[in-house]
Amino acid sequence: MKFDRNLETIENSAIYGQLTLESVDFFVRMMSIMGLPRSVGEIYGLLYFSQSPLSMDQICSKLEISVGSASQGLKTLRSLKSVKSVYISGERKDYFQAETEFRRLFSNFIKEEILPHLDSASGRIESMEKNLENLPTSERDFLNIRIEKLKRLTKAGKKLLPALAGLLKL
Amino acid sequence: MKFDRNLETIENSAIYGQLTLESVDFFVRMMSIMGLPRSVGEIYGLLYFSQSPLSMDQICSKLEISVGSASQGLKTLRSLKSVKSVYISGERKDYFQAETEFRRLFSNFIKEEILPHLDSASGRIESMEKNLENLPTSERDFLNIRIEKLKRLTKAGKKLLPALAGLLKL
DNA sequence: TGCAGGTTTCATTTTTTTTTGAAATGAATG
DNA sequence: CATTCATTTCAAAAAAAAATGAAACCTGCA
Repeated sequence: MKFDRNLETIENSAIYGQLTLESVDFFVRMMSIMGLPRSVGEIYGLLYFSQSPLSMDQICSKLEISVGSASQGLKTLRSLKSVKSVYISGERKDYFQAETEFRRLFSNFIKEEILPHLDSASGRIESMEKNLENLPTSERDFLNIRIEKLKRLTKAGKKLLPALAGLLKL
Repeated sequence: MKFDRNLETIENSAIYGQLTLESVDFFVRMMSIMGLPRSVGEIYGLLYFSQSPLSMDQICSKLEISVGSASQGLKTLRSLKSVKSVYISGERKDYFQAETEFRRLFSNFIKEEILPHLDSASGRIESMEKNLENLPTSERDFLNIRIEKLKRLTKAGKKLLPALAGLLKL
């Protein structure tokens, strides 16, 4: 995996402190573990260490990413509730600020990106059980045990994962 | 995301039950959430519902994947301790069997794929703190709070994630 | 030691994901 | 209500990840 695409350019743009650079890198890695594109990590990393809210064009120019990426990335971050819009009087643009409660970020991530998969998994397991009926008894026991295991796994996942974010006492 | 690349072909190969088909799909999804390539999910899904251990060429032909993929996928699965080799007397090939304790799979996954990132994150945070010293006091307080948050996050991650697998009582 | 079956490696190709940028859409302002 | 600035969308391009398959590499055996 590559995490340092534009770092040099950003640095040279001289708007940036080393700190923002490291923040961007930090969150690019983190988001990448969560399967989110690097632009999302970049934007969050930038906002995380910014005292004042930033507009989309500021984000684009500081990170040297396209408007499309910025718009898309902000959309993702908004859906995870990890960025909020700030309205600045007399300004037409939207300004964005990082929501720094990681707990919320993770809980939304789990809710949006993981639980739907677990739900569809449940459906798939049900359909496995239906198939089982057509199979010779000799194999049934073995297969049943395996299916039961899958059931317990998805059930545990559905319980454990949402609880996980709650354990984050930061 | 696409999860159904070869399903039709596999089905038509008529070696397969619907059940294996669904197992493959189940684990392809699961592994994909964990950021692992589909071949890994396919192989595990195949082995999970197989009563007898399978050799690499059986895996290749049943899933219609290349030897390279199979070898690579099995390597990954071995490193996660979710597949074990079985030696069959008089046979030169290796045979593989699914290790069905998910707890181990997850705990190895966390240990191998997540914790290293958290460790490198700690390094990055230290370097942030060094940078802080060169910045005007006016900004220090704000930045310090943010850095502290990151510290707590990584610390919590290092504690919580390894504990997570332990909670899986299946 | 040389051979044969089996596995791994890795350069290349294919597939998938992400980014780009221009056009479409939206929204505030005069 | 037309204009202008801002944002979103989406087809095409670029980048990244995964799969392929042939060559290299083992490893046991004659």
